[in-house]
Amino acid sequence: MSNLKTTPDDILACARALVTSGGYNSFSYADIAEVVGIRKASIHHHFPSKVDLVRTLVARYREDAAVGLAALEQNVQNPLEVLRAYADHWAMCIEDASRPFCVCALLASELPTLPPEVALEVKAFFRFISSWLTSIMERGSKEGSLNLESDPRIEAEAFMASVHGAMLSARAYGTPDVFATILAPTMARLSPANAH
Amino acid sequence: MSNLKTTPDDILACARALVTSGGYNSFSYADIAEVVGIRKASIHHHFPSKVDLVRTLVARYREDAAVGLAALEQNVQNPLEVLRAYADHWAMCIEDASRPFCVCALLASELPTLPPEVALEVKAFFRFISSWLTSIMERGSKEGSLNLESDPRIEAEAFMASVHGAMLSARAYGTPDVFATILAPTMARLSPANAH
DNA sequence: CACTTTCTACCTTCCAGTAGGAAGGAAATC
DNA sequence: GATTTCCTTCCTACTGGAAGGTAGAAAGTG
Repeated sequence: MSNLKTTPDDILACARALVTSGGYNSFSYADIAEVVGIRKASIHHHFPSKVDLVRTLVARYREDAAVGLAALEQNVQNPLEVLRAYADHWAMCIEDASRPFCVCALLASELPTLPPEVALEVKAFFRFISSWLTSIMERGSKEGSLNLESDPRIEAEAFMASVHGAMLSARAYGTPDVFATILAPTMARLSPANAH
Repeated sequence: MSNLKTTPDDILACARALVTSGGYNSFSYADIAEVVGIRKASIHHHFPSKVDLVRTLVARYREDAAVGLAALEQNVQNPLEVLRAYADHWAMCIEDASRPFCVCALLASELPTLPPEVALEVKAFFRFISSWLTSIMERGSKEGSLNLESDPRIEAEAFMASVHGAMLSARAYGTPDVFATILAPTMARLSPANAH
């Protein structure tokens, strides 16, 4: 097994943790250097500027998400269960506190002050998740495995907003389980058992 | 009419605009000084430290919200209409781009890296809005003017999460109207006309 | 006069980023 | 097999600027 983490990977992982905890402006190259065990200048060798670093980070975050969501759709057929797995994924991340927040949800709040290159990547992530959720909603609607009350596209946006808002609340209250509590009514409503 | 804004008020207003656009770490005293037309050191006279400034800002933000929400409840009796007015308030703020984001929703995303004093105020704001929304939900549930599918407390949390998430999406897409679009299904579901 | 407000000037610390050299490995050349 | 060359990585040392904050004097106000 190839456990060999390269230095750029270590830097990106560390940067992701720092971004998720406080956003773009809350960390410095010095912070990363201390955690990774390397000098500041060495980070500049791998990522010439902070913009390069975070742009790469967000782009890779989106790629990883694409792979993960594709795998999820392979393993789980029922659209309702796919959405549940998606929500559960975040619930577990929040409880683990290892990846307690969606990188892009956090960066989106800072969008007006973000460097343009990073802002573009963040916006692309939103469009990606939105279109993926829309496709799930459409499939569920056709199959009858999802109980939609609105257009699939709107349901997808509303679902994403609930997930992001629930992340915020979980962070504000400091109690991870409110995430699942907030999502529960949404999941219940989407279940065809509750169709009216 | 007393249009006379005091200097501390100007500073707070400017700080609020800067916080809503990029969070705690995205602005400096120098930024405020430039906008208000004052020197950096003069700001320190009114707010000795940045923590003092933002703590005061959030505390006053909550007081203003308390006054505004109390007035809203005076003017509008129907709980459903209260919620609609609450959502419309944010929709207008987002379209005006003057106050395009809830200060505390934004600061909540930075909570782990926020100075403790500020973090406390932000958490207090969440509890305040949550309990206010809960009281509205309870009243609407008793009166039959709101169609709740879950516990009023949970409905309140879910509603707040939707609002916050919709703010994020509106910012990410750069199209303010998606806020109203996302909230529409939630509002429709709460209407007693849609009871099942 | 006392008090508040604002100013200039300065401090320390941190920031992103740069210059240039040392260490190491991998070929390619002798 | 030893030496030279090249490239990657990481280092020390530094720069210019911006950060939050301070000291103390000047200007305004009751």
